Amino acid sequence: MPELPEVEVTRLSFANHIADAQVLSVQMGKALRWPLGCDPDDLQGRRILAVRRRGKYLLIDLDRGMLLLHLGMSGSLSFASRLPPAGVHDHFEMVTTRGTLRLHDPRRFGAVVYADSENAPQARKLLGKLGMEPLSDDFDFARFHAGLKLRKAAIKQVLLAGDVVVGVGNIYASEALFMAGIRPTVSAMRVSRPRALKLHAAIREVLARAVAKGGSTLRDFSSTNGENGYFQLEAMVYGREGEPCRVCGTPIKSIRQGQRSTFFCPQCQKP
DNA sequence: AAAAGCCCCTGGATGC
DNA sequence: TGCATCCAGGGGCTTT
Repeated sequence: MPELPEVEVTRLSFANHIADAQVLSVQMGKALRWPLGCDPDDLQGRRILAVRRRGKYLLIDLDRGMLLLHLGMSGSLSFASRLPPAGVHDHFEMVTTRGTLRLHDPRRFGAVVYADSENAPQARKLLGKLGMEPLSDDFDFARFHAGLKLRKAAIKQVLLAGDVVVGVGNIYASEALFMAGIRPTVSAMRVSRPRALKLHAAIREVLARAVAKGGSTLRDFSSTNGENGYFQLEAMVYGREGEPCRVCGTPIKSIRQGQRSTFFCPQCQKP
């Protein structure tokens, strides 16, 4: 379920609690997307320094090496001093001196991968081509616009690809394009400067608002799994095929782009 | 180099 | 009730 805001809310929910903890044990089955890449027992005794985020990856820094964790399509994390017994869809568990971190992921598109450092091949393969972080100062408009200029593909696809800007998933891509008044099928290189400017702002706004909403519901971190943030935001277009546009009343359209659905208002979003 | 498809999975909703 | 079909927040990999 996680796009950038959900991943960030998840991170905020346990990063401070797990920092400085020492790893007591790690267990991982073979069900996730890739093998861990090291002997789980080798992680025993290492100290957790921090939890960062890059795109939709969580980076758990250890005093030696790091873990890259992805929630895939259906992953969620829990962290608590005591957790209920593990179920069939719990595929990764790390017991620490400050609590246990557990990954629950029915569809198993998620991953936990060990890397010696951010420059190690395992990390570079996953992080190397990622674009700008939309919520950081790194998200420079000139670079964003220049990135779009190089791409002939549909703007929605370019946003989703994550090599210009990261973290914009299927829901927020449709929402941001609505906010900016841009038809999702328009070639990225044909998005004018003024419209690119609007889109740049819209991406920041829609993601930041979602983080704020999700974050504000945060209380008991042990129960947080990132789902809280989603539908608190009323979608303007996502999942609203046939329903009236909240701005102009025109029925929302749904199309397929690269085997994913896209929603837009044919009136408010001009080609 | 970039774009388009394929595929990895399970579970819930829908339809007959 | 039972069973088939379709769809779902991602993204790496292979093929054009």
